[in-house]
Amino acid sequence: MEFAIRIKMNEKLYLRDPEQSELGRKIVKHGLELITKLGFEEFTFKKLAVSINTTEAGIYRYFENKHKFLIYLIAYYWSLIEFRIVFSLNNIKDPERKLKKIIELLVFEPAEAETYEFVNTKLLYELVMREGSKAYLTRHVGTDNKDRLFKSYKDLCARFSSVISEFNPKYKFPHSLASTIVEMAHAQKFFKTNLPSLTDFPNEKNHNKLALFLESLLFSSIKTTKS
Amino acid sequence: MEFAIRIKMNEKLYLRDPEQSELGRKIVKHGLELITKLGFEEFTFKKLAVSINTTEAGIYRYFENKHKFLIYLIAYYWSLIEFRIVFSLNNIKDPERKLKKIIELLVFEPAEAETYEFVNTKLLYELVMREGSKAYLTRHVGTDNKDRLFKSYKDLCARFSSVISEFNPKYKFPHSLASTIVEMAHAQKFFKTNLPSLTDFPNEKNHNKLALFLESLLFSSIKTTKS
DNA sequence: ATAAATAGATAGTATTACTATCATAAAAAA
DNA sequence: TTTTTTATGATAGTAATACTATCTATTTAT
Repeated sequence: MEFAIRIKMNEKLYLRDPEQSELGRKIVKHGLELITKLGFEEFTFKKLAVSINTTEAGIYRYFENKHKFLIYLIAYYWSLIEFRIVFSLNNIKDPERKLKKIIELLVFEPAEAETYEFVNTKLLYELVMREGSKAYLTRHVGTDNKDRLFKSYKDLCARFSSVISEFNPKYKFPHSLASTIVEMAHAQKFFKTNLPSLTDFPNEKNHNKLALFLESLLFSSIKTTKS
Repeated sequence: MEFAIRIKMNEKLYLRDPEQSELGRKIVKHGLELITKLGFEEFTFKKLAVSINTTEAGIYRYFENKHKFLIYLIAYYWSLIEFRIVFSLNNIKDPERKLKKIIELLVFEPAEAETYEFVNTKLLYELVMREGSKAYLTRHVGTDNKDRLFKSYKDLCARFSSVISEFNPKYKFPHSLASTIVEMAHAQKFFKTNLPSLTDFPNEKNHNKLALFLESLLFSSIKTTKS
């Protein structure tokens, strides 16, 4: 059996749907590669155009500017993660197991080769870790938010939050706790490699310790207020 | 009695010490105002130069580029907060009270008029909330970190972390917990105004709820593992 | 076969992120 | 006091960025 889910992106994220054409898919695929290679600040549409043998104007037909392009990629990532969560939680009844599964999926770093549709999920993960918060840390968060550009991120947090409330309906801060865990899944990973003194994770390859930390953060919060 | 503490900044943060001259202080004061007004991306040295009637070249004599300038301002903020923490904890013995005090100081938003030396602390707070993580989310974190540009931030987290360990020596993740709380003090505040569905704080003026959330996060973690 | 949509090629512009040079004024050293 | 240093101002220049516009060739749908 083989199947592919298609992630439906908000139309305000692009000018022309990049999934519908060869050029569009090339822009997304190589754009992701180039951003993760250069970093968002150094990334330009010109450099991307050169790397895929098209013109700057060609890319501008798909994306308004590089910031929208970043939001597009990040929204794609969160949709993917949310889908995985929905899929994985499907047969689980116990909210505790659900929550552990969510953390596992958040912390899980895809293998090198893993490619979903036309994007490399490992690179997407890197991107979200290094550039994720730049999507909303702008002066135009308000309008971007009205345009529902952050919907996939907010949906994910809402879903997480509802499982928290399922576990413990009395807990007062399910949304903040969810967004805290989601943010920290990436921030602590970034710290681990770049500012290690901010973490307690010695330089090991896997993320077991990070997952343990997030679990302890989550469960001690929602268990203490339970009774 | 009147006194002023002087925050000693890392020399790699600037080319010429801005505190030592009228122009330097003007750059810092008005630069802070302009960044918070325009946002970091829209802020340029040219615009700052015009606003204080000097030239671009004049500003480049003090700061290598606008990113270093951002780091300078943010480092200044964290030093200030650390100083306040040291000062406030001075006579407190009980680690629980110490930790509550730290959270209070992290969450506390300065009043409009409050100005420390030549910088407006309210604007600094805004800056750290909106642009804080851009200081380290770059390709050159590594070298910047080697140059000790993030020392004040790391010192603050280390101090926080040591109080956590004082409260509960058995707790496994004091550093990660400290950096989580510090990050979230600002991120949740940002979410509250800009992406409110990610939080549980209805639009009220003060930050009591945020402080409560952070306290619950902190204490439930370190109390559950205590015995 | 014709019309419409897509992509390529080229050009142009205001702004950004700098670097360099020279003159002058003020402060510090001789 | 004179000299020297240092800080600032004024001006110029450059490569790159972030776009917009236009025109042509090529596919694709009708």
